[in-house]
Amino acid sequence: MATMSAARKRAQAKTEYNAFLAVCPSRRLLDRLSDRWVVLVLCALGGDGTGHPDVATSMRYSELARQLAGVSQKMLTQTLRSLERDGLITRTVTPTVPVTVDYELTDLGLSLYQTTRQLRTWAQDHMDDIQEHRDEYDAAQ
Amino acid sequence: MATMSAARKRAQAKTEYNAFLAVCPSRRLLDRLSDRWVVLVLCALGGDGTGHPDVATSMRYSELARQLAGVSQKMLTQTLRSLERDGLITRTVTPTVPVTVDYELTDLGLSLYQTTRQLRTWAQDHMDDIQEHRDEYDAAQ
DNA sequence: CGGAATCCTAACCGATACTG
DNA sequence: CAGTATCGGTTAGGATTCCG
Repeated sequence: MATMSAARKRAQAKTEYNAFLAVCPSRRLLDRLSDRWVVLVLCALGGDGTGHPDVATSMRYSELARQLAGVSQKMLTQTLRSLERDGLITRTVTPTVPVTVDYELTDLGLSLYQTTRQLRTWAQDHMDDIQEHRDEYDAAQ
Repeated sequence: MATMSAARKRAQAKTEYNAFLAVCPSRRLLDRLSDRWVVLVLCALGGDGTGHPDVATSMRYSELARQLAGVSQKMLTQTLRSLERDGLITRTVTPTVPVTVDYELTDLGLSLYQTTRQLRTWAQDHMDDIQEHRDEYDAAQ
């Protein structure tokens, strides 16, 4: 097959990646995405918790640190770097004194946010359900 | 408010849980769900990779171990136990010789699978995209 | 303010051996 | 087959200090 449309190539690539395989790049990507801080950072930048979800907001480093209660500087910076490297967020430095740094979702990041948002919502919506099952399970032991 | 319908209580509970708060139970739940093996086990039991997604299949321990390439016995067992405890999967022991153990998604697990499946699909669909951004980022350093 | 660099320990997790 | 139990290495990740 000499010529192949971009859409066709994409479709084939999809079938070639398989996250179940330990050696597949998509598996390593999935491992990175399956990270508590990645999920929470995307949710924060997606607008969760602001009262205006789905309106991608630009947030400063300190705002993120405040919203993600309990995150250390190290983990926050590390997570932000990896998300920037993967093209999921942009990092904008404004040379004020002191310096101001803003983070914002890219279109790619926004598309992933649609899923991470569901994950957070699911956890909050089914917390009671889960707790009941845990109590029941523990009582049976 | 002396009386409150179950639905009303549930609605209020939802607004009370906030996964951004370190002390919130839903935060710890989200942390547990943001785990590579949790995501992959749910995807496997949901039917991903069988060619018949969305048809929740019952799978034996050894089938799971085979499909989740690279998982150790310890992590697989540990993950399955926690999912069973949370009411996301059922564990069925058939007293053959040797014993046969089957795992299957509950309705609750199936509802979460709808999201973990998206996560896996997203990773596979955007792997090329991500890799391009990484190359670009690394080249700029 | 928004980091980088260092140190250090707690946990995760794999490997191995053993069991019903 | 489907685990459990134990040990040990690796690493995630927190606390602290310093910097542009």
